[in-house]
Amino acid sequence: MREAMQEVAARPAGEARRGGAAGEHRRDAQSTRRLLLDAASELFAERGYERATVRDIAARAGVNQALLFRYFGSKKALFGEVMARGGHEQLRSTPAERLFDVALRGMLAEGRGPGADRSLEVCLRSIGGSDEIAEALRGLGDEYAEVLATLSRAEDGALRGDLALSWLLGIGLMRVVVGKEPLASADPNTVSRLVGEALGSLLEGLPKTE
Amino acid sequence: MREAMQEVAARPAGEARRGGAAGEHRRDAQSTRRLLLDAASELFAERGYERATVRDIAARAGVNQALLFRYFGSKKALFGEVMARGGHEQLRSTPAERLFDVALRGMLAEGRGPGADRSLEVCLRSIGGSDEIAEALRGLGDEYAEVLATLSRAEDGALRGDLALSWLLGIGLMRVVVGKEPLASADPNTVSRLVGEALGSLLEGLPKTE
DNA sequence: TACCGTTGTAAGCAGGTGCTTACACAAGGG
DNA sequence: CCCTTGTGTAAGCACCTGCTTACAACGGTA
Repeated sequence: MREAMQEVAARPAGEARRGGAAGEHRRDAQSTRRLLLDAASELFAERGYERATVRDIAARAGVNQALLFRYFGSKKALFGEVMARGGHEQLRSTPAERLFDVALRGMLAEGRGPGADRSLEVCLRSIGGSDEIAEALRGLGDEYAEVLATLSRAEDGALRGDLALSWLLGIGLMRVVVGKEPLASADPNTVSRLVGEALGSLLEGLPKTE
Repeated sequence: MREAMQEVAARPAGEARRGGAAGEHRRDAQSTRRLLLDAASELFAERGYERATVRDIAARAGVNQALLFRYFGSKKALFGEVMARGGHEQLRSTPAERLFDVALRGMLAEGRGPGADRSLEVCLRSIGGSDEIAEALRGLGDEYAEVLATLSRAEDGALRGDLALSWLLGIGLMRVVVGKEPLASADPNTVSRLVGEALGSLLEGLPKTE
């Protein structure tokens, strides 16, 4: 009763794995590793950690699921690599005072390219999972909050950073995961403006009018 | 490898189900129903919908798990009854302009009695679950957001209400579920004050200094 | 006492999960 | 050629899940 169970099952030999354009290799560990990593990244973002099964990940990669365990050892380790891979570029390449708006708009945009950073989305959809997952997610949260904390000169800057991050994730939660209207269909510019104005009193380091 | 698997298994006959003080009944459908409802309420709040198994719920109630299905039909129906039971009193008994602060403090308080309203916590921990669950949770969210929307006279009041609710849930997410520091240990009064000040520009109907 | 509906129990079913194992190819070197 | 090594595959294992079923024990009634 799942949406796409096994449609890749009966295939003669590795002839067309995914897209089929540039790849077309037949026995290449590096490439299959990346295929698995990409598929896992997508599925974790779409369904969260628990609901993305290793069978689905392997099927989307067009690869036997046993290879997933050969190359990554366990589902948790694969999750770790996914989170470590694309997670932190946005964090490093964005100046602190723009981070909130960039992250917010990243979550508000729907049609995103295959390389987009969906780490926050993965976090939101995986919250209910095991405690180890929650711990892994706390790591990413710490990095974001640390940067946001620098935007306040108050002595409780860290707490203010946490609160800003909480809002960011809460908005993503309601919009992307829950699909609450009218937030889910709201214009990103409007949301960004409303939130930015309200956050002004919390983080005085934010730009005035975004 | 779970925390408490079966410790109630080998018991002669229903002699001491839970607490043992007032109950002490032996064959009472109404009472076992409530035992199951209470246990489910606790476990859903602690672990979310998916991770709270019917076996664990029945074990905590000190009841055979088959009775769960006799009295409720399915796990989802039990979840529905739990959400419907204690969910909306807070919503109805609290004036709109105080709702945000009351709900926020309810989530910030840790030592809460057995009758406390943990509906929002249940929501947060169950987000990753099936789509039906997400839909059920959207219902509760709608009710909260609807009330919060009345606090703004702007034409996009509904969106502002959604944003306020998003912050509320985001804070609960980071504090209760993720355990992000320093937010997790922060003084509720401090949190309430910071958030209240920032929200002033979003919902002008909020009390000035809380 | 004999009966019978209600309540409680143990065992099991079908299906899904992460993960493992035994084996079929391909390619390269001796 | 055979043998080894790396890659891909199918089948299965052990366990957990929600849920069902066949049966035992209780308690009131006739």
